[in-house]
Amino acid sequence: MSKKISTRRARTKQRRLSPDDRRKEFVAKATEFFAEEGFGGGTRALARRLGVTQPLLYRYFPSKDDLIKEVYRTVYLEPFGDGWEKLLGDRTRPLPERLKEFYDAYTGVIFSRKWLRIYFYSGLKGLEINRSYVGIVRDKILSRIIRECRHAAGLPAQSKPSAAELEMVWVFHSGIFYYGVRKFIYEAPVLESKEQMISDAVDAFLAGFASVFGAKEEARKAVVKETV
Amino acid sequence: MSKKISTRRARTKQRRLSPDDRRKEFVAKATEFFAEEGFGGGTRALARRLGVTQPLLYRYFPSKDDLIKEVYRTVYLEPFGDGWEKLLGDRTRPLPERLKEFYDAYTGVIFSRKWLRIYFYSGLKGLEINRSYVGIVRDKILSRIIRECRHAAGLPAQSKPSAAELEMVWVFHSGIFYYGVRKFIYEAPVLESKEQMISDAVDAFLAGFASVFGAKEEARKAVVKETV
DNA sequence: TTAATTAGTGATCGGACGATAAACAACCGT
DNA sequence: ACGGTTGTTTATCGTCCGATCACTAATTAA
Repeated sequence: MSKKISTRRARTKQRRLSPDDRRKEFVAKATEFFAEEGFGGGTRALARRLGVTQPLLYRYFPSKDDLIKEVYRTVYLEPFGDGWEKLLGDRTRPLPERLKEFYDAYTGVIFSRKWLRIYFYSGLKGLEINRSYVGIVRDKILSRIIRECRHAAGLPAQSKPSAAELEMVWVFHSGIFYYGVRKFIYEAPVLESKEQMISDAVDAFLAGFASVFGAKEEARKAVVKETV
Repeated sequence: MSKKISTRRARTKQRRLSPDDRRKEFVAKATEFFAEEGFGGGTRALARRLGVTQPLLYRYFPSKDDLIKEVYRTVYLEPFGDGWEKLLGDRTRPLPERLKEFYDAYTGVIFSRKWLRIYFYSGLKGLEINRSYVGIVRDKILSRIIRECRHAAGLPAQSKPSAAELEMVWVFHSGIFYYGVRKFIYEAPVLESKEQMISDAVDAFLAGFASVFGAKEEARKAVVKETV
């Protein structure tokens, strides 16, 4: 049980990976481990899963907290490329198509047991990185979606989305997001076809957005202004 | 620091509550404690917050786990009255009004830091009680909403909602739910008026539901059946 | 081959944890 | 006033945790 043959370099009796690869392997496996056990999981259990002894972790990471910070980094920084903003803003294609393609891609990255659990564990800790992630989603994705919706609905372009618009897009976005939560965290039965879920959600959202903000929006805004 | 005057029975120097009240007080305070610290929080810190010593907890609860189970029960069983089903099904009132009133009431119960955090901590543990809660929401609330939507849209009544309908209502429901998560767990800025958020979400949902399932639904169902 | 360097292990420390037992203090019926 | 009952504390046990140190084994450079 204590002797394992090396995965690579099979000729030597003892395994020996390059320091950098070893580090990355540790972080990757630690991510899976903490996703399952939570960040209260012990370093001994983690080391056992890595096939090494516990003190070795402290050669690669000064403390458990530092290891956890690296886990955060890999999880949170993994998904965001800049391709998504361009995709959403490509007005040569119809908006429903862009939204569906974006959410197919976005959920393809974040809909996994690992990602979602780490996300919630860190969220419950109230970590800075979690809040900044929420801010990025709002500024890079949701604001862009609103701009495109306004354009598609023939509404005048505004630099800043209104709070009500932003909230509505949050509700839409969160609804899709929670499909993954139900599937991978609650392990509840969900509609088999993620694509259909997204497609329906996008269609319903666009119809709803037009219905709420299309005609009466200007009137309501005026009313709100009067009351202030 | 170790001597506190009794909250009731002020004439005696030492506090002494009835055993049942004491128990309830412990469970209530423990709920707040675990909501903040997670269930990994220590019994010593909990006892300190209660103003008693740690072994006393073990006179009222056989183990920490039993205490936690009582916390679950109070949190999960607190909200559900049967008034909500009746409210949703009251066809003498317009559906948007019913939905808005229901979600105002429902979120009035679950939108608190305490409730939401306990909910997610137990969800991440994969507890039975959490899954059964999700099942209750689906069967008692979402199914009912679908029935009312079908009726309001003039669609034929069906005994069971389709998977796609159910999913769409889940997305709607989750969108509203996540408003509370953003506010109380991420502590992110949200639209000040919860009522407006709900109102917009309901209006958008109903417009979207009609648009997706209103006219073309029968046609799409036929297509799906052909491909199966 | 050998010396220096690096990767990995065994043993262990102080502290926090859940839980228990025995001593003590407050209450109640008599 | 008193003795039994019950609520509460003090002291402690065994275990697990994060972290450190001294040591061995593997690798590299000369």
